[in-house]
Amino acid sequence: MTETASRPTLEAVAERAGVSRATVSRVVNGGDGVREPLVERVRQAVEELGYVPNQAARSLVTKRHDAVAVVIAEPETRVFADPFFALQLRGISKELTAHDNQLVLLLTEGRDDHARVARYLAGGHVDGALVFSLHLDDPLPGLIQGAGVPTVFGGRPGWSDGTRDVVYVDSDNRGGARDAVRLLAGLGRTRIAHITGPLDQTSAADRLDGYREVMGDADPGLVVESDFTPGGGERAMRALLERCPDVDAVFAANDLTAAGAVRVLRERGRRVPEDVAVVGFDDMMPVAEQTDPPLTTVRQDIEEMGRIMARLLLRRLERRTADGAAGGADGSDAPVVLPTTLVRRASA
Amino acid sequence: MTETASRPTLEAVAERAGVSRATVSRVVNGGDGVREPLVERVRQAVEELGYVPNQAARSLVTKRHDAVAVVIAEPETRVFADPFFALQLRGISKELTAHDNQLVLLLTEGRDDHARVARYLAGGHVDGALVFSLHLDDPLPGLIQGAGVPTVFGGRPGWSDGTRDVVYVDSDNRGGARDAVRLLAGLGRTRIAHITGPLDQTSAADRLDGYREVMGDADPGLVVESDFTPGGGERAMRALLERCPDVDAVFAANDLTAAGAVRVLRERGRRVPEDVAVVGFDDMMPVAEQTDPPLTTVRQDIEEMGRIMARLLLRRLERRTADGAAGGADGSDAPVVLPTTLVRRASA
DNA sequence: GTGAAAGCGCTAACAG
DNA sequence: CTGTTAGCGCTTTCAC
Repeated sequence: MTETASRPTLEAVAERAGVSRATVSRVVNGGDGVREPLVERVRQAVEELGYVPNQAARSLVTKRHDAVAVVIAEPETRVFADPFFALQLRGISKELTAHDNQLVLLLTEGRDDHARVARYLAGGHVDGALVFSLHLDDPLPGLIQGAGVPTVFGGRPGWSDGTRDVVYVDSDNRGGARDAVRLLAGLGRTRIAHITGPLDQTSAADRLDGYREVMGDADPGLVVESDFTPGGGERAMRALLERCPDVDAVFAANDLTAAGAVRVLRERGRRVPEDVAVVGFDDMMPVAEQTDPPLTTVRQDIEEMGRIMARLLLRRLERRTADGAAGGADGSDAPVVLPTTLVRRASA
Repeated sequence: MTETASRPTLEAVAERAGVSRATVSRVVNGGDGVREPLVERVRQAVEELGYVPNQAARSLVTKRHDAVAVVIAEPETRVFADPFFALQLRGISKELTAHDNQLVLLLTEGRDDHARVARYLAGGHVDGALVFSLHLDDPLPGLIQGAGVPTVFGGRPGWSDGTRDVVYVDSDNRGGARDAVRLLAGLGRTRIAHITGPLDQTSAADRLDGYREVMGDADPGLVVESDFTPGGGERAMRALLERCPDVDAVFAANDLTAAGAVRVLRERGRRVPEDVAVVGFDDMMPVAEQTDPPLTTVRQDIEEMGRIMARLLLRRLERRTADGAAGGADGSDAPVVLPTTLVRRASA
């Protein structure tokens, strides 16, 4: 049973429908300018033969792929431990498939992979790229920009030189942090500490900036650097308690960290929020609601971020096609910063 | 600045190297049967021009894509909340890129997407598929098998009819469960409860089976159905405590659930493991080590599962290519069940 | 060993 | 409106 019977081609459909290849092509691609009866005949032939266009052949002539790469750099994969990227991927996937684009996932593990990714992107396999790389020293973004592929970044890239006009989508980390700290201050707290994330990531750095904006020249001992993990949150909280036993509020850089901090606080007999109020960041569903007490936190809509990233890229690609391949980052491309919202629960 | 300067083609390289397109092609594809000096000349030209082969053109003739789809069905995406898929994806990605294959991620959100995915797979965009669908009633696997694309499943598919010869990679859920329960029994526990996962997933069902194998005709009241979440674990534990206050051990279907159970236990003043011993499943790093006390659990190597899935598929594709497109699931394709290992920590 | 030539399946002018 | 005609960039016989 040599069932391989290679897929039917345009030619086959044309023959069966008694028309030319060109007509079939037109129908398959929307059917504009083809008279109804013919359209119908072709549709039927397509149906009967189970015709599916060969993407490779199509790409070869159109130079489009209807595919977008999502690049997640190694240091981030770790972060898979929280649902952050999964949610973002979902948002991206939804938007992409809504526009008939495929998602090609590129995970990198260190330097060697950088070259591979750059080559792949430069190789014109995909129409554009969505890149997550939020570390100050990451060479990947540079390589990718070099590859000349339209790109949108997830999160503000951490380049020292702010001159390049990159398009990115980010949450208003700074503003969210300000809101959190202001809430705490408004509650009458005066010794407000901050447990940061890894400061080589812009999100963490921006949250720290927000904290500082509100706190002014407060005791620097109130700031402890941590790493976005629950374990890190615990360690940081212990250090904090040691250093500033009079701390009466904590703004943690994310919910995971906040959860760790709360655990230590209760272990040490401090009541939350009576003795120490705690605010987190993210509003990750399983975490923020599961802690005891449930976390007051700064919500960012991760899935929406993903969706917007995809939308931005797709729009750019569209424009590029229309413009006759000019389409660099013209005026209408600008970073998008999504607002955050404070979600009040029981911890502050 | 019309910087578009379309990528250099084989032709361009050939001209620059002073050879024919065919020769360049040979060199680019391994360079067998081309004399050293020429190889060198071509390599140089490639380098200078920054030539990267056009995959679409290549696929058009070879009918290979060096791309594999990973399909994750809706009900699973939820599970993104634990790092399970992320790890699996990593394993897959590593293996795939090691063999120069791309990973095309297909996330589905309900029925409509099924058709889309089936069409995509049938459309011959990828050489094979890796599919995660572990629910009893999921129609997707059937559709995919219908599409005629070589496929390897992640986890034992939950079909009632076991007749189809599917290839899948799974952990030894049943064996792991047996080990867990035997450990508990060996500790002298007699009232060993089981908090299950969602029983429409084969992993959960298999773990329950393992539990029952060891427990024989124990009190059925000791089994509580749950959902793999911490919150579910808490609810289940409360119900259990109500129903069987004399429970002295719990085997939870995963670590998240175990963590929830432990929390409730301590809340109710039962010491772990003295009063109630607890064993989890998965050995998810952030969870199992963070709980207090750290969880004794059944480890499965998720990343390795992913890697093996990819390896299996790749091997099959290779064989298929060699065989001249025959390569159905011949004898050498069989499900792979990976062993689990008991990790002893403090909770039992 | 190396080159010439034929196409893979499709789209995009261009005629008619 | 519809058909005809060129290729897109690459691999692959088949001669040389």
